[in-house]
Amino acid sequence: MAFEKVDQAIPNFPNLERRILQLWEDRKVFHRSLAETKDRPEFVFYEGPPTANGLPHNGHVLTRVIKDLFPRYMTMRGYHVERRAGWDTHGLPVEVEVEKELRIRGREAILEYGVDRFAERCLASVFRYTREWEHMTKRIGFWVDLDKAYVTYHKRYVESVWWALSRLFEKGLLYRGHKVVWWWAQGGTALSSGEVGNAYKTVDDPSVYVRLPLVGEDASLLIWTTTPWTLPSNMFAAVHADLEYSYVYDSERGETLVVARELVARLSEKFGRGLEERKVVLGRDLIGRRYTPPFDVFTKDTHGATDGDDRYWRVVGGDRSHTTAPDWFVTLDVGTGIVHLAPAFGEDDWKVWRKEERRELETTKRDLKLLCTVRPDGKMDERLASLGLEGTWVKDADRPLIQDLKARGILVHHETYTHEYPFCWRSDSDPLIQFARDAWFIRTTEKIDRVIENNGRVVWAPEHIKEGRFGDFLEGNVDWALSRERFWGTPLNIWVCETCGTMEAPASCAAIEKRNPEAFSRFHADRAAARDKNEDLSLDLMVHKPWIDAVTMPCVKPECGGTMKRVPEVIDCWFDSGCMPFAQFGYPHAEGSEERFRRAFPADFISEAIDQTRGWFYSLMMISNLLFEEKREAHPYKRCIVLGHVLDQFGKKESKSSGNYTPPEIILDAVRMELAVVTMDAPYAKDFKPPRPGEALIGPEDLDGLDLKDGSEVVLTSPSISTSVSRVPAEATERAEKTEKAENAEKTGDVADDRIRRRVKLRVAGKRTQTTKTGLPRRVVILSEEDMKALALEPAPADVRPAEVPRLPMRQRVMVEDQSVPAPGADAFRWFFLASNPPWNSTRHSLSNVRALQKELPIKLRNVYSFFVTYANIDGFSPVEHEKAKRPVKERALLERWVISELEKTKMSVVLHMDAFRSYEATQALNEFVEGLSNWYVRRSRDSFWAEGKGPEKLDAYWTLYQCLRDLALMIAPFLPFAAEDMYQNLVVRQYGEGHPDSVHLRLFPTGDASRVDEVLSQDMAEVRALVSLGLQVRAKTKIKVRQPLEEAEIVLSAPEREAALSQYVGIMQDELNVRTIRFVRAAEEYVSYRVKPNFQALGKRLGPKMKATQAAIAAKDPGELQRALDKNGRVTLDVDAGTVELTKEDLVVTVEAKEGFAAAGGPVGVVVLNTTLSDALIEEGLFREVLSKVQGRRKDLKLDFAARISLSLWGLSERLAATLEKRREELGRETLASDVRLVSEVAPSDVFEATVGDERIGIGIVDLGTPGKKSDRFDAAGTSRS
RNA sequence: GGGCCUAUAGCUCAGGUGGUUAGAGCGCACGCCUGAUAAGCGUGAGGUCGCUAGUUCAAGUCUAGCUAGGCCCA
Repeated sequence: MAFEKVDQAIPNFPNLERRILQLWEDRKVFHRSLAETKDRPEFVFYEGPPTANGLPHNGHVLTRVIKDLFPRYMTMRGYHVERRAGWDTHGLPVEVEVEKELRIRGREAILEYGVDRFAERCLASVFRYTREWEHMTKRIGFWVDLDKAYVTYHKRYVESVWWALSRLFEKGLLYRGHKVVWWWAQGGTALSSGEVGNAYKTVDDPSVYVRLPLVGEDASLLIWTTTPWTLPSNMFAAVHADLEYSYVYDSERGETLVVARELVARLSEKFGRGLEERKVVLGRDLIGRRYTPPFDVFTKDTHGATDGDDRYWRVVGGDRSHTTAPDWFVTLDVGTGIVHLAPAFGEDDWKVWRKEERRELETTKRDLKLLCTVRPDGKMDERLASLGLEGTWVKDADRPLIQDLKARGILVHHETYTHEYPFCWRSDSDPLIQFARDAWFIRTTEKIDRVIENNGRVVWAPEHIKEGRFGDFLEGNVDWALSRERFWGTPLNIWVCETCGTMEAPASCAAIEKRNPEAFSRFHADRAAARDKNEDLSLDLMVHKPWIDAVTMPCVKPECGGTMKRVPEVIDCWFDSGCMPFAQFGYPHAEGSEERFRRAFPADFISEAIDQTRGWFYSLMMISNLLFEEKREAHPYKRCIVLGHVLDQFGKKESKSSGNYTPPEIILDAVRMELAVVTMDAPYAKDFKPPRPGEALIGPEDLDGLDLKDGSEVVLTSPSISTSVSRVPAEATERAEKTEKAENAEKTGDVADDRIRRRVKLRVAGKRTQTTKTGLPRRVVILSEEDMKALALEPAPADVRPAEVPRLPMRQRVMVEDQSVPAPGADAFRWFFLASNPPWNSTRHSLSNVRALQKELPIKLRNVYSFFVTYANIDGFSPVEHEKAKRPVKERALLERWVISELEKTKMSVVLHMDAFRSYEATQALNEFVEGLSNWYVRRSRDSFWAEGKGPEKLDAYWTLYQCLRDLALMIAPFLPFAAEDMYQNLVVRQYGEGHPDSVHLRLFPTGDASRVDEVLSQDMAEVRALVSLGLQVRAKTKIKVRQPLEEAEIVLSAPEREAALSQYVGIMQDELNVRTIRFVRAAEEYVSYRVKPNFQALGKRLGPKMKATQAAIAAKDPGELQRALDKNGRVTLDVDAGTVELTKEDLVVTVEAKEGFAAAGGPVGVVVLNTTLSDALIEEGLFREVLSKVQGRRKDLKLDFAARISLSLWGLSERLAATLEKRREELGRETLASDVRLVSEVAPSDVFEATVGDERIGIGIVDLGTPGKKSDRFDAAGTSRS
């Protein structure tokens, strides 16, 4: 059967890939690839769950590409690779989305709205973008079981997590403590470090220097703070025990102040007055001294608690005593060297308090209270009523507090301090404050040694993560703060007895119901009520707030008789995802889960981006080690590939807010981008000329993003429907509409699409370089008024930010699409991530970079494939019909044997690398092979494929190329699953039909046949290619076209002994260089010179310090003489440094170089010299080739059929040319398929095509006589049968 | 401020264990081929290997410091 024709124009990969997706679906290939490997050994893969409440971006594409590559590969290597998808569905981001949706903000608002309804909204919102995620996942070719996905809010999953927590509770690893968090007071929530880190702003804060009078001494400690509102909650002042502190006299104020000695000068300068040093003490001498607090709120009104209590307002040592390293927080960078501690508002401060508190409990058995004058809503509490500040927001309290300090004479200095301060990323006018909250912790530090040991067994890629980022993180481990004071999360399953305080952590709903069968009655009642209203209350909400809060049980202590209630907190959602190895099966509660867990633990392979080191990689490993302490091998994952980030073309992280990202759709589906329509009134537009109708102004980054040039034509599509406006009847517009419509119809099956389109030219407004940028910002476009009207658009605000564009009203945005070329597609995207660099490096992503990489292999391979199909169809080659004509490789010609040898080497190399998870190296091996296949094998074989008849050599060539392509289809399958499938279907399934697996992904990976590898041949051919390059270099230098035959090329080899081997290839070289003969020359000193250099690698170790002198001695000798001596004796002796050094052939490197003035070029292999003398015969031959080329070119211009016969007339021939052609009339006719040839000396009529041959103008007249006979039938069958 | 990573041609990136003309692709220039043709190919110009010291006969490669960028954490 003929092969299906392969597109020769730029292929539309997205369309092709959609066909393949359909094929996979129709044949259930993924499903079968799992079913058919059921009995094979397991290769265990864990999918790290993404959150589906945001849109997938390029970073997700990268992880999905890697996470698909190895499972596909390992499947082809004979393993069974389950791939279960998962979704991370809890946590603050989900709550925030819902808050936005409901237009409410903060804890109170949620309580008011109703936690039950809120939870339902959260559940509903979790899968808001599921469709987009599933689309991207499928589109990129990521095979993962989406139907069986584990979901972290499912009851079954939550109960698994409960089981884990219950185990930790029983082991005594859960405890209650405080945690100082970044607190968003307005929202009533703590923010994670990740959320805080990205929301720093530069602000001016007050900077105050306050004196704290020492008790019983006429001197004051001087402290500094930028948060005066924390001063009423001051508990201690910290000094560095080993630092010197000065008592300095401030004559202006008449006071003695204590500050770090090193800072005296700086402070003196700052205060603008002299500070006279009176005395110096060590920090440790100050420790334990008491001072008067800056405000007396606690001394007065907390009767009996702190009044007169000498444990408060003391000087303490400012080191982090719990760490091993003396990691002092008292520094001399800023401030005074004495640090004001308000333990409620700072982590270091809090640690000091905790240490003191523990000591107090041990020694005096008395509480050391945490002093705090701020309420969780960020407002001052009643203790500041005396200052009129009760209910004042902390930042607003700064000013009055400073006034008060000043009035009381303890404010020493006041200025403004500019620094970075975190704000809430959701509400960027709200500053965050540090705030101590109650929290539950996991005592991870107790087991950390075991975890570190286990980490040692994990294979990390890149290796440095193990000891570096991840290892360091484990070393610095602190207890895991588990609880969150939020609503939508896995509820912490600890129930506390209201009467006796006993705690219990049930591992499942069943365990709870066993104690109280009515435990879930409220949930069931609500559910029944919902059902009555024809609504559904998901069973999963049974294990969520607020229903779970209504669950009580009798105290576990029978004698108590009290009621146990759950603590209010939910848990960190990282704990959820870290439980996935067992929770994905509902282990241990679900039926059969033990067996399934046993089979799928630990994972052989996981991979996520580097930001997961402290996220999923940590939570997985920590939880696994706490639960399965007895496990001796690496767990829960044996190997982890840590991926780099995806950056934009300037090396900046892609982010939605700055708009510097290329949406994945640009690569996958169509080259288009949605822009906001602004007007010339925008401030950034004033330097530019307004667009004329049919013109659009665009910023330089967006132009780049679409990989377009200034002046490119694009199609604008208005998102609004055209019913209200009249159509623009421009012809171009209609054309655009048609193509777009057709495409959409194909994609979606829809027929009608009434959007309005217009074709315009893009004009760039501004410039962007690495350092500067001018012009229009990203994601905006300016149109002429006429075009605006035609598209029914209205202007968007000029200051619209990129991230806001998709949310603009429809009429304010427009889709800009480059319809001249299809998008690169999923294979191209995959190849880009796999072949651009090793996956742990960050990758600069852009449409143009994807296209660049695509040309390297995917397009090149497709061209070879298309070449093969074209010719195989012309000749009717079929692997089935010509099976008998298949000769063993060793009987085929050199070139065939060479390429097969390279093929087998490539298989071995790819397997070697992929088995070691080195995907980048594998892609490079494939690149190299495809390059050789296309640029050497096919190029050198073109003549054989066009040769008449079907001799054995021609069939050899077909078989060779067929084998290469078929095996390539297998090899690229994990990398380019679509292209591989396409080739496989055509080359194998279509040909052989039944009896072969009907998808490439059901095949085993080729491992290579060492017996077919011929290293000698490889080496020889590499040298031949180098010599040919040199010959072409000579032709380029002497400006003699390759088409002009030359008499002779001479080759002088650097290693003359290679002559015998290389002379097998003179045929190939003659052809390639278009010379009649090739001669190897030995004594050629007339046009080459020898160069002799030491072989440093060999000599360096032997000679050591003598190396330099030896090098000089060699250089001093005549290289020709040395060469002759070596040739004769095999060794030379040199005088070096009053001694002698004997050198053998191996110690020296001899090369030849072309001397000046010859038509020659040289490289490491040798020198190629061309004889450039042109005889009449050679010139005639050249002219003939020239004419032939022009005629063939003309055939092509006229789009004649490959096999069409013609009537050929050549006009205006000179006598010489006429004579030359006359001699070869028959050959001319044969080559150009001309049934008759007229050679005419008269000048051609004006309608005849003119061409230049040599320095003559000739006319070429061609009449198409149509395509006769068998040849054309075959071609037609191939050329037009496209289903 | 700390930890880790990165820095090689205009651009994107390769360069086990130190070894002497530092590579590839793209882009650019020039050219070739014209029966793979809205393709294919060749040649060339482009580099103080971020900077500064050091170790060594020899440093892109090893060591230290610095600078810039990224990530994670403060």
